[in-house]
Amino acid sequence: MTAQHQQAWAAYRTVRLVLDARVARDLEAGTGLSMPDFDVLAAVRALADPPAPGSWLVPLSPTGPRPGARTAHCVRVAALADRMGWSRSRLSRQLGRMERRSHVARVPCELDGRGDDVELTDAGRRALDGAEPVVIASVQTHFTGALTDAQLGALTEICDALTRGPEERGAEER
Amino acid sequence: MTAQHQQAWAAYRTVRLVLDARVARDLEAGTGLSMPDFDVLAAVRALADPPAPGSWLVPLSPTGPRPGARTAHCVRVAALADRMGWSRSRLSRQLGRMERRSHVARVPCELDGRGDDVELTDAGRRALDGAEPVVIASVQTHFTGALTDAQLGALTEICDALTRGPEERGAEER
DNA sequence: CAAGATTGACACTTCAATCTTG
DNA sequence: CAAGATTGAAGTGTCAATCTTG
Repeated sequence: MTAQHQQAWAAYRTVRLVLDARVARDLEAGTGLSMPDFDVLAAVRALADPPAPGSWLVPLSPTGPRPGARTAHCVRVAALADRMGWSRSRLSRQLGRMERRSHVARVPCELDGRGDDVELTDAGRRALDGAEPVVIASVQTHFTGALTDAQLGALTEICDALTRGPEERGAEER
Repeated sequence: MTAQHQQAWAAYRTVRLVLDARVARDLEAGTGLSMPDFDVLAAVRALADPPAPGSWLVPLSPTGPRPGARTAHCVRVAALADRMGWSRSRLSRQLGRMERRSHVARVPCELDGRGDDVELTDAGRRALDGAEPVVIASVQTHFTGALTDAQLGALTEICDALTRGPEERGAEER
């Protein structure tokens, strides 16, 4: 491992340490929401009511929408977890906390009695609407505002390559 | 916020989600250590016995070593926390868990009775020695191996710019 | 009082085990 | 039995309060 490689890894780890904390801090201070709260709110709305492609503010699992997702109006917990790249357990617990705060509701799914659908409550929708500009401003301040457009393009490419992972890199071999 | 900016943010958030999980998984499977375990072991050794400059495998807080660090042979908890960019509380709890597993020991500091020094136990040293090659291999697989040298250089620059943050970007204005 | 460090309460996350329905 | 989802136990992390020593 060359010094350059070590340096890159350390730089990545450091940014991961500080950048998320800054945005989470802005969000928490401005709205009382945590990042996981915001991610779930945004993902539920996006799945229930698909936006223009490419306009997700939240992390997107490399796996596309799952086969049986039945994305229209019926947001299954597993579909949501898969789309977000979260474990079911993680999402289940997060939904529990958010249900206590009345930001989401779980209603029994009519098409499959084994589980529930997730819905935004009115309070959840309001919280999301209020949080979006805060997140956008914070990302602008701490992320996009710190980089040139060229750097943003390069970073996107780099992140995509890393996300793809070693398995999917067989042939292209660098 | 342009589509390009949103895309970059989403790509970053996704990579943060999957990359750390992959390395943590390799480390856990190969050694039974968690990433925080490894980070603390490596940071304690690095502070107690400073290595060649630039060869930190663990995240490095932008703040340099603190004034009263007394880095030689006497690793104060606060100095360790500052150097790692961790809160004292976080480090205190992590040290508690690692002390239970006998990877570190807290001994009362002779020069200042208010606190303890942290030391690696023999088991801790062995664990660190065993873990280092595992981490290096994993980073090679999931990180450096996925990128060209040019990309690694660009990424380092980008991360450094992000870490610096908006406060320290006053004059250079882009 | 100020600094070093820990603790209580709570939020977040994972793994394996569990319960329920198809 | 297989899939959807939750839960128990333990690790991880934060904030504010606390305790102790300088």
